[in-house]
Amino acid sequence: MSERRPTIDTKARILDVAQDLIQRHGLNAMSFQDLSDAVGIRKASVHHHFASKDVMVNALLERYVADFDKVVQSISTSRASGKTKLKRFCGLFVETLEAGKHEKSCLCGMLAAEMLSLDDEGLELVRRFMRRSVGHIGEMIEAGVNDGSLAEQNDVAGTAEMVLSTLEGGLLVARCDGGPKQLAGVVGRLVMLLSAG
Amino acid sequence: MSERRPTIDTKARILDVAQDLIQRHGLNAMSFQDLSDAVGIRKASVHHHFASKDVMVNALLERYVADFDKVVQSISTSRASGKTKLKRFCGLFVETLEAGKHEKSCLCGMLAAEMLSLDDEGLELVRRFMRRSVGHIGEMIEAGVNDGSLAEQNDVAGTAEMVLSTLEGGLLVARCDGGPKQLAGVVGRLVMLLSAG
DNA sequence: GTCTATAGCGCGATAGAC
DNA sequence: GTCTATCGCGCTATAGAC
Repeated sequence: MSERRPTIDTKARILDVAQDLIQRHGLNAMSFQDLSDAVGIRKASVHHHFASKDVMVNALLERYVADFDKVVQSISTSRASGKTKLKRFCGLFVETLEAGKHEKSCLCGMLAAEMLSLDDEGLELVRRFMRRSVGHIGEMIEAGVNDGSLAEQNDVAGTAEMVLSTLEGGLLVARCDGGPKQLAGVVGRLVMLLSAG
Repeated sequence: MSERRPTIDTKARILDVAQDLIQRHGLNAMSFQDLSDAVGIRKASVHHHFASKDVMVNALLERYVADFDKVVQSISTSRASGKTKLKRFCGLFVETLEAGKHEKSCLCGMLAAEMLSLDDEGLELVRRFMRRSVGHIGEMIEAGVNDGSLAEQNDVAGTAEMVLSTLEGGLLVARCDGGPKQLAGVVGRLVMLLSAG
């Protein structure tokens, strides 16, 4: 493996901590003081990297949407069936709930709930995540229809919106009560309903 | 109708405003100052009715869960088919998104996102809402299976969890991007997938 | 039950030294 | 790039008069 630098990029470390805190506590329950405590620098140093909270969360959203896109691309371009791709996509949501990941929510799901606390740019980025996710899901469903693993759909985009809704809501509900096993069950049932045969 | 009192119960008016603010902005974006401004009394007077924010939100949750139960009972005890009951239940979620209702979210959906900001009692009340909702949905699905309007389900409780997830997530996603028409479409598709035939 | 006044704290943000 | 120090504000909550 590559040599490890003694200190990795501070900006990235701040975003890492911010993402974790927002996914668990929400944007309005997270402060620059929390960031500075977790990263190990002073509050003013956080402000050196991100002039304001809006700037910080928008940078985080840019990174998150780009990262998510990359992961989804690796699923989309695999040789698996459409149904398997859809299952893997859903698995990304189930994973965040697992114990080792601190029972986190979806970053954009959390920020969608707190959307009135975002500026215009942040809101647009959350909307972009939603639209891209619906697009990705729609492509996987079409692949599944074509390879025979999923049932015919008269409105693929509408079905994709339903799948994203179930994933975001499943995360929200199961994190509060039910846990990862419940979410896995919900996802399994959803995929079953969309399956061929 | 009954005579109107010049000033209705202040406690109830505070809860009305709190519910509206939390459904739109979230718990952590709402302050006692916001409440006092909207109700037209001073901040200290709000504290006279509710000693702390936790006490206030828990009282709100008690009222909300009870109100929701009443509305659901009126749906459950009607002579409609199970499918129609389920549609009406889903309609409660679609309604909150409509323009006249200020594009609100579900109170317990919002508080589920911010669950780490609740005390033990508040968290338990949100969980109670989720469990009761799953219970209500399950009863409607069973009614629908028995009267032939909905398809047979091998795990009614699991399906009910999926329906609640889709409703909560549909509200979250559509409020952020898509609007009430998208949510209505998602709900229609969900009911269609569960229908007989 | 509502008010004025204030305590005590944490927040986002800035200035300026090193 | 990190630090100390501070500003100005809003927050939850309380004390005590009317």
